[in-house]
Amino acid sequence: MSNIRDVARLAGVSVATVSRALSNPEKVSDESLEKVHNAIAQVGYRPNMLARNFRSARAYAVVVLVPDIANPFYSLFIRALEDRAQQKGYAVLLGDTRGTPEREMEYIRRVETRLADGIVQLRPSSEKSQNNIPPDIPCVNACGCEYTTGPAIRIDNRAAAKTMVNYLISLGHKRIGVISGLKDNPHAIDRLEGYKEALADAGIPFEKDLIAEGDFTMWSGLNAAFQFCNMKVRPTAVFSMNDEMAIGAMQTLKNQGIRIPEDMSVTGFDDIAYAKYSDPSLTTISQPAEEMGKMAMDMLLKVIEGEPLSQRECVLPTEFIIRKSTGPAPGKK
Amino acid sequence: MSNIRDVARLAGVSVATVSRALSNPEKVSDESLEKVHNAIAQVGYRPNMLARNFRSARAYAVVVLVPDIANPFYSLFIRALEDRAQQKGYAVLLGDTRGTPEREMEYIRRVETRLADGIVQLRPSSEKSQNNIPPDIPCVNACGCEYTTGPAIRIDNRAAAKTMVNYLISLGHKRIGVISGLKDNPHAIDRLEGYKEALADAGIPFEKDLIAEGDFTMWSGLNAAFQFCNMKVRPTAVFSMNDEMAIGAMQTLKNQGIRIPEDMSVTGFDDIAYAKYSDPSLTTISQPAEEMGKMAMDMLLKVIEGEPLSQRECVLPTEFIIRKSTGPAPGKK
DNA sequence: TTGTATGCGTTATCAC
DNA sequence: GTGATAACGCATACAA
Repeated sequence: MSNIRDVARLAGVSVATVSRALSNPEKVSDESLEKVHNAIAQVGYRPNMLARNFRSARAYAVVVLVPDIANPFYSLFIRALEDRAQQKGYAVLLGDTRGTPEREMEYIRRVETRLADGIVQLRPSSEKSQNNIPPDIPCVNACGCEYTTGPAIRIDNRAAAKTMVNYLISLGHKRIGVISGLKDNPHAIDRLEGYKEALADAGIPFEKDLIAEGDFTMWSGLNAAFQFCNMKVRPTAVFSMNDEMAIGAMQTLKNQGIRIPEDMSVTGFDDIAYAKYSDPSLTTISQPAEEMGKMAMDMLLKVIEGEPLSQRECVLPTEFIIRKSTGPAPGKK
Repeated sequence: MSNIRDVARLAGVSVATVSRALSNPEKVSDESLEKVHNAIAQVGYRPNMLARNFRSARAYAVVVLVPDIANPFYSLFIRALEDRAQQKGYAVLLGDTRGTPEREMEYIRRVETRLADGIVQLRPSSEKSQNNIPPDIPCVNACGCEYTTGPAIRIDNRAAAKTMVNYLISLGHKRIGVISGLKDNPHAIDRLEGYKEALADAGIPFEKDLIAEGDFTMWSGLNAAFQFCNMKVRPTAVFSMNDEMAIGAMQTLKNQGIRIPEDMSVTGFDDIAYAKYSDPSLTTISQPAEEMGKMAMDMLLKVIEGEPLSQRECVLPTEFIIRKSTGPAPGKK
């Protein structure tokens, strides 16, 4: 494997000139430049980035901490993040934590040991469940929810949820079930707030029994729906806090002979690709996953480079998408 | 930021001892070990992996080249790959190529410049579309198809497809449509072979018109299904080469008033999570994505370490899963 | 078991 | 514009 010295020798210049020819070509005469390039081509030289990174004390890599890469919302986000990183000359180290703090620590350690320059955190964290990232390491929260302290990209979960529930109310629904995430999940907390606000605005009393707890998997949605089926007075609409659970729930409802949306309306959150192809297609809230990924990367790079941020937190707009899983409350028109 | 010298000084030993204490603790006396650990704790020392990797000429990282991380089959595979990599102390650099050779080259360059030690290639490549990975760089193909030259993890696409089509034939179907991938896609080629073999075994003539070309996206499946709807004599079953296209196709068929499986059976391939929750649930072939991910990582590490491979290629079994999207051909029982 | 000394490939500082 | 050379932090061959 040839190194910079081999190139220098062959080109008849010093190593300094070769180095400059590669990183600051404008500081080198055209003549030298050509000699260097010829030599490089001749020996098939490839700069050793390990050495370069070591020397410049930069990994040119960032870690993305994601609860589960197999979740389509996250994979979309990461695709955009990676795209931007590539543009900027950075690598993305995949940090699928599978929800365990131990694995999360492993990855945080990677930046402490200089293998990465910063972190994009996708795990939502509230006051309770702090993310254990030391304050001195560059980090951007892109979990999309409130209660973060550092730089963050997020959406207004409360407002989005409220919009959705308002819509259901406008369709005549008064008894609206919720399939929530785990109780202490920040997304779930924010979205539940929005639900409550919408009810309050309409003068509908809040009923604790209408909240079914899930964990954002299809399976949990499937399960939660049974709770509604078995109620003496069923809800006429179900607000699910993500699309997967909504899809799972619709499965249960249809199996129980409940027609969607004639007997019961169902809504989701995220607008994953399958939401459009579910049966019926899902009314949902679209999060700008790709936009979020790009912005998170840009933001993190600024933090790494020490540039000032124009704003600590960036709240991106969501889009309310009406499809066929929602309709007038039974008996209404 | 403290370095190994600071630790050595504080512990009252040499840097060599500190280095050994960290990487070969068995070569250091218990006494020194304790002194070193105390010193490390005291100054909050974190080894600079950039330096270590540089020195040992190893990145302890691998690149995974994936056509699209947002595809659920791939994300499942990668999750397993990453899990295994983490266990072995390796990082996974995400290489989402979006199908472009340019981006693929970018990533190959990353290992040429020592930022990664090897590549897991998920893009299928045939004789025509070679993967342009230089022969000297460690690489494992895990695209799951034939025609690879180097180390590979794959499934028997042809046999799996044949099993599926045999099943349809056993249900009385004689006119079986295919939603294929792009014509030159190796997966598509192999699976089409299996389809043809099954037909031949049953004495059913092959009809070119029954092949609709897609590109493995839901949208293309949706589109392809129209081709069948508009035929004078419609097929009674459709063999789709992946689940996404099958889900898209079912959407079209249902919209056209075609009942599944009463009027037409539909089958998929991959068994992604949504296959179980589609309407109706999808009969499909399950690929051992996670197993493949783990094995690919293990195999690549052997190549990197220069260990001999017990077998160049490893063919993993698939599972045939019958759900509700298939039934007897119309008129049969 | 431990310490000393050298070098990994590059960039950057300085003199020329 | 160019060249000589000193770092960067660590692992390791060799000597003790």
